[in-house]
Amino acid sequence: MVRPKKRVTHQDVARLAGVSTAVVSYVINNGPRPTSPEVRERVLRAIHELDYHPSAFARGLRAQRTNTVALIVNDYYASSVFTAAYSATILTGLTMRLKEHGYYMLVYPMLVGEDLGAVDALLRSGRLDGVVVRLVEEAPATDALLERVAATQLPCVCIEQPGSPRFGLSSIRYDDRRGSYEAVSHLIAQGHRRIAHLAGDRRYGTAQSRIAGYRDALDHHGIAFDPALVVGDTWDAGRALPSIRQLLDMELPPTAIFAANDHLAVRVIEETRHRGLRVPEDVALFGCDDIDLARQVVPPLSTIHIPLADLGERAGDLLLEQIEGDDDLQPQAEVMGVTVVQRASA
Amino acid sequence: MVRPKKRVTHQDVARLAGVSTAVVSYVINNGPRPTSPEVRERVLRAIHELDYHPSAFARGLRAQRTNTVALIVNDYYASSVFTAAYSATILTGLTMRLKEHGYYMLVYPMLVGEDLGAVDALLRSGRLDGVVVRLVEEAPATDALLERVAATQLPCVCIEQPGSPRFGLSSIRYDDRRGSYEAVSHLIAQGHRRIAHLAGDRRYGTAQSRIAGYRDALDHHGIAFDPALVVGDTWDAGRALPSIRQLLDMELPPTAIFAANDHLAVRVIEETRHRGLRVPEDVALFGCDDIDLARQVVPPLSTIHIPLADLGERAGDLLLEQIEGDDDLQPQAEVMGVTVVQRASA
DNA sequence: GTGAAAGCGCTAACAA
DNA sequence: TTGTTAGCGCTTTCAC
Repeated sequence: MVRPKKRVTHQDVARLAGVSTAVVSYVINNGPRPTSPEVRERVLRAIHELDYHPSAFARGLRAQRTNTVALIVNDYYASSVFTAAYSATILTGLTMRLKEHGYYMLVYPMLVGEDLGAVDALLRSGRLDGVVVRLVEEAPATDALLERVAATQLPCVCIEQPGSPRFGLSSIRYDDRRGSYEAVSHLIAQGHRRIAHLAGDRRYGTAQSRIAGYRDALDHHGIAFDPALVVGDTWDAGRALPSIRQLLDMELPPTAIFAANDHLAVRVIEETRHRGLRVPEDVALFGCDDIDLARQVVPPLSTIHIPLADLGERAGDLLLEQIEGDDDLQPQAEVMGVTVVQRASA
Repeated sequence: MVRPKKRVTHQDVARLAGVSTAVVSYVINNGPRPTSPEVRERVLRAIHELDYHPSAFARGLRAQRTNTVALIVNDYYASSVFTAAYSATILTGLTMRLKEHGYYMLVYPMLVGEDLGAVDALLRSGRLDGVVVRLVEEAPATDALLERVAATQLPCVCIEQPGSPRFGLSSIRYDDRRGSYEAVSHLIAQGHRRIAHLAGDRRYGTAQSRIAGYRDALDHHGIAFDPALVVGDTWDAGRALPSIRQLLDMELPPTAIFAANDHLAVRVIEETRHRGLRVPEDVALFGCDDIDLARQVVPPLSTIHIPLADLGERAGDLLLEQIEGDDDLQPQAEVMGVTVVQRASA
């Protein structure tokens, strides 16, 4: 590559302004030492005139600050790393918050089981001020990755799953289990006793929490758990049909279904329609996530609202606190509440 | 922040291996000069033993290579920067491809109308080897941004919209207009004459292309264009209901609707259901984008398949060619084909 | 309030 | 084939 343009440097600015390079630095960084307003003005003018932009790398090398944060997105499928409403919304919240504070976001997709050498190289390359790790699973499956992160001593926030406490990392997640508990309790309050759960991919901590919340609700209301009523093992509505059929074909079909996400719930609506069943009269339906579509289908879907964008922003805040704040900050483990949204499907 | 661990450097490796720092560099970079296998082995062992990881910034500062590429995502709404299936899928394809080649992805959301100072600082900070710009609009609205990009001389690929030719930047997009033309032609072939278009947000080049393709098809088949049949100005199905009603409430309603994206089309299905209309008997329906949901709704949606992930990957390839390839590379302007997918809704 | 200069960790030109 | 060293552009300590 030809990159003919010569870089404008500190030196050039200093020369034009008739000051030393130190002063240029003081002006740019507002410190660490004061400058006279008059000199300051001269420097600023020179910067403007030369259209000077500091080199991030020279700066980072010297000052050990990079203004860059990585989001490491662990997932089982490359295709869902960013596309799940999930990751995308969190990414948006996080990126926007960090941008406000002058940080750049580097995204790093990481498939489960992938060799850790590459991510290690990133973590240890000195190009990051901090890192947000999205975990798909609970400990101990994610320990190997977190071990690497912890070893770097970089500020870190885990999202979705807390990660093993032994690493002492901050985390932020939402209360999935509680949300599921409430959704199912809601169905029970409506008189349902035979309630099925259409589960997500059970390798994900999220799927497990939703199953756990479902069971909590049954237990709490004295309803016997029937393993036959928990079916499915995918987040992908395109592959859920066999499980849905399994449920609707039962001799004694469930009167209500709690689906692990809204896409699955919508798929159920489509299949009931196919069969001439009515929602909620023949089958009541609860989704989870509160995606846009939930509001738009007929009947509008009762679901659980998860504050994903807030979660991203809050993760950003926690990380910034660590990066810019006190040394002796204790790791936080925040849990955000979720809200049951009742619409017409249950 | 305390970051107590002292960094392991080149020097340490050289010392332990009993060689000079130059040799360490040659080994790491496989050049530019040869090393004896024996020395090489010693160095590698020292690197491993010390768990040495080069500093990206020192390296970048010296070698003027950063292994980082930015994706600048221009959009009107913060909320849709990454969440639209669109951006997310392209992002995935692009990121994966670049990762394969050892490049990191920095994402930079940029709202339309936002001050260009910040993005300029990024572009000129020397932390990027190249940049992919996602344009929501055609020239000249995007010229100000592209002007900045072009001024940096950085390798660049524009996606979705070509950008003004005067900047000589490569671009890659898909043939939106052609796809729309074919979808509408398809409806015409089925005998429809009164065909409506539910348009997306017309500030986006994509919405404009889809309208243009719609008109092309009418023109080509000698059907008079009726402005009353083009309604809507949003991608957001949650806000499209008034436009949909406007169409269905017409005295002489359209017999077919071509929606600017699948979400809108699904919204139409839901509204027809509400009114007891049948799809496709009472209203035929064509979507656009071929999202997962299109296959799952009842009836399955006829739509236009857009190779978004491929587009992301191809953008990555084009960029890599520029970064690593010849100096006198001519700017490319690629257009990817799209495919009409006929299902049951039309 | 300001200048001179050391040095962050690396690559590659120059010497051998 | 290898060692020595200049210097990438910046921040900050030391000296004034």
